[in-house]
Amino acid sequence: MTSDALVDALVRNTFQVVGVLTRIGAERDLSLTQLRVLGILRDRRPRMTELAAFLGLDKSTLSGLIDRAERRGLVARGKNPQDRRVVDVFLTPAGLELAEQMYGEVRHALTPAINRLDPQDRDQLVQLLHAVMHSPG
Amino acid sequence: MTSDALVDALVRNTFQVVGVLTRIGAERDLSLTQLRVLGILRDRRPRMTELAAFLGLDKSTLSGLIDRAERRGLVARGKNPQDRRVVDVFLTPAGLELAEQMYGEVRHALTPAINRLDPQDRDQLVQLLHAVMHSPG
DNA sequence: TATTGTTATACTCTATAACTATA
DNA sequence: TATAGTTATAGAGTATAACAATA
Repeated sequence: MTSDALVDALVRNTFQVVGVLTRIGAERDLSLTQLRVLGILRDRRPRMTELAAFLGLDKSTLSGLIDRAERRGLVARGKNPQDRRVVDVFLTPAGLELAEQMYGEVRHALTPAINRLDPQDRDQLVQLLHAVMHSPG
Repeated sequence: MTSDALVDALVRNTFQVVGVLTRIGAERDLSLTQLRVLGILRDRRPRMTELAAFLGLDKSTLSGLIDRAERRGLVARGKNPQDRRVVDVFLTPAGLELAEQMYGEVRHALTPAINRLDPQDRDQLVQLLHAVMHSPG
């Protein structure tokens, strides 16, 4: 069945990219989760609960993650003036710089793979991934 | 640039599929790594070092992973007659059944996404993923 | 009362270093 | 000596339950 081959390809592709992301994170002592946190915060300033939900993690897990990232000066906690229970999270300048740098390395690491496709195929792949990945299971 | 859009799509796709795999594993108290171990052992009987290298993990990490999976009756260690230092790893019948079951759930979970593509596009996507993912950075 | 976030606890995942057994 | 694997240790990631502060 074609759909089985596609599932296999998606899963294999996933572990391949996870490998690249993990390696690039590890070079800076960052886990895949921390790498993802930095990536998300590049253009957002969510509250703790929002970020936990987005990552699919418990809020207590996020407290620990943000504690450690804050201790390293990569993120900061801010008060929310509308609701004093809420804690907003955002990148420090150092965190933003690190995030941009690492995502540059991700692009660099994936470039050889991407260059195996001609421009038409790249566009096609982007379109197909968008089609497949919008609101999945 | 097109390649940036493709990198973004690949990374987003990766976290999406990781989310599906993590959820399906968690329903059986299996981490993403354990899920992957079971997936790999479906059709292989590697030695500890080979499996560690394939996963990109230290051999000591693998000892712990296999300890816990063995304690749950999912995998077993076997002696290697050629070299008595070597430990081979393989699935138990229970482990094989669980692995097949979970990978069935993965296919099921990804089916709605896949069904958003017509058969031609599915084939196309499989081909493009294969082209991109062979021996990446 | 309900929600937001933290803390305490326990377990898994992970790497490094030191070790045992075999080659 | 070198290689295969385990163990000891330490730290990060994770969820559950109990908690404090605010709504």
